[in-house]
Amino acid sequence: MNFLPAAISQAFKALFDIEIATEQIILEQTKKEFEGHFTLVVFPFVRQTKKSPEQTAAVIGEYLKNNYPEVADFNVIKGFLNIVLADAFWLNVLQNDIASSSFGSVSPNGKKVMVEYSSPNTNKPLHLGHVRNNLLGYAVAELLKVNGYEVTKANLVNDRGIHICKSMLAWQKFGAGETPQSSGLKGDHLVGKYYVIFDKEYKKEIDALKDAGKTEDEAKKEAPLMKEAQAMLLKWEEGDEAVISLWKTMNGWVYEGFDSTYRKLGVDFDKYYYESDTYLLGKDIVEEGLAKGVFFQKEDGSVWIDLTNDGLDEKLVRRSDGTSVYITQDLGTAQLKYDEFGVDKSIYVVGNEQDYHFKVLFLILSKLGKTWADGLYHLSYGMVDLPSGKMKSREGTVVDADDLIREMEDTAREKTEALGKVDHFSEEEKANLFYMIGMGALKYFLLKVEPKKRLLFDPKESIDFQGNTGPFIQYTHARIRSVVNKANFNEAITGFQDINTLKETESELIQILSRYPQVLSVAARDYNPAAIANYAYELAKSYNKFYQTESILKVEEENIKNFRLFLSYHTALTLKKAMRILGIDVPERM
RNA sequence: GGUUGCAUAGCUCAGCUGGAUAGAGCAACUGCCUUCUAAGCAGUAGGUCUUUGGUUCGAAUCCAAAUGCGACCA
Repeated sequence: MNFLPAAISQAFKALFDIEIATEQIILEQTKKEFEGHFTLVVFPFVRQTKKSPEQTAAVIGEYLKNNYPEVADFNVIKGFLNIVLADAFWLNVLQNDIASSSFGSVSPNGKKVMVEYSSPNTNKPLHLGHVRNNLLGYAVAELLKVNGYEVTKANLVNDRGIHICKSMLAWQKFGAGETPQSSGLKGDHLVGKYYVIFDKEYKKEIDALKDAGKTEDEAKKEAPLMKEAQAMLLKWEEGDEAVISLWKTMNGWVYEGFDSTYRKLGVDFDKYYYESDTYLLGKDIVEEGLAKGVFFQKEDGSVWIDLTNDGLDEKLVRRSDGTSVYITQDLGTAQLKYDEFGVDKSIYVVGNEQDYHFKVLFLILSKLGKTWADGLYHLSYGMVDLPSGKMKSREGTVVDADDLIREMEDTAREKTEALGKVDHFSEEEKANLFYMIGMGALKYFLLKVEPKKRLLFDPKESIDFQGNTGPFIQYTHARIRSVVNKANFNEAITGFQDINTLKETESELIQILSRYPQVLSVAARDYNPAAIANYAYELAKSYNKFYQTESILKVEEENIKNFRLFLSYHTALTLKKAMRILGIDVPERM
């Protein structure tokens, strides 16, 4: 779309007889204080041009102006060449690029990518940390889709292990047959409740044992409840019918609960993996590693890999009793994913507390000679902290996902009704709108921050609805749609060919619109949905400025009116597309 | 102890591969709704980009060290 790098390369050749590849010519947005659209910093080239920065910039500017009609003017300040493009150029960009049906998506690149996210434990309900994970995973998957990838969203459910047995045991002992139906509790919350009860009772036993003279460690090991839970896990692994049946029942409750939360969050999955199916995987990889001499065996029979040359430690991959460790099944699952889907890239959306784990995992696969190991990527994100510090489910300081969603809807209702603009909406319309706005606020709040940064959430200060927020962008969309609908505008109206000058707010808006494809590709490269969020905000802000300065429906000249409607229409469309990547819907009215 | 991430306005955050006088929002203060949706717009005020050194024509950005916060490994 932008002809400038090639033109400038041509200028260097014609004026100084030097070859500079177009890729080396980097143009920046001209800063607001200066006149111009793009800026070429000439410092890097003055050694070759053998002229001062000012002179170099001046002759290039002159050359461009004389040879390219799109270049309307230029100015030089120190070593900065500011290039002013003609209004006709921007109009052309709007009509040919921005208005094309393919704007904002890339044609398929034939590459497959798997995004694994969410990956919950089935012993307690989802909390705010999971919400960040889910939204991030979903957004990254959507981001890769519009960038031409074939995406499979996967969820690896941790549905077995001692923690599940704790819930099961507590329910058996203290549950008195309680079910989601009998208690009215959502399934995942019901199971979570018994996980907490286990912990409470377990602590009592520990205290009792300590009073009887045991040390803390001894007490933890010898507490009857813990012993029972471990016995239960063994029975589970042996396939004991009663245990398996209880496990199935309670997991069923949890999945019903999760599904409802996922639906509310608007996230989905193409493929589920369950650890109860995959926990034995990876054993053959251990054998493979031994055969290849990548792993080694210690005297007690345990199997290790030595990563000390890579700045890491020795890592256990199989215990001396022949059982697997956590990373063993991850090795196996990675292989399984590749075998099943033949993915070029595999992205793990997992919190940064597992940075080390994934480093080790990827390194082992690479040492085993798996060619696909290069395509593995750990999308590591920071924890969500409260003002009081880390969320701890045992201390009851977690922000529950379902509560949070409900609160967001309530807040959206309050704020919207206070403005009095939706009184004539039907109840159903209102409910949809409050949900859309509440979730818009929440999702934008969590996604506008770069993933690797930790996030502070203060439950006392509710999430904003003004300024750099989801509702602001939703509002801008609704505002545009209102105008466009009022004018019965349709896409085919382009009767403004005779327009040749633009207002400043108009050309600024077109410029920002024209950057969208580049924003998409950078965001995808960095796996960073925050870049999309910040772009959408910038676009909405720019539109509001335009909206406030120029009138649209009231202008008498039909061609200007049509042009402004056309511009408005495509702004709304781009806002909608960008927000959709973040999983945020935008309303027609609000 | 080792490894690793982060540090920008009172608060929450942008700042693309080094470029001009470091930008937004919230909070505070001033204006703008008989005109297309004021969840908006315009403006005022708010900064030693944690510190020190280095690389360079040029550093919030790259390198090194220190400090603080977090995570992981032991």
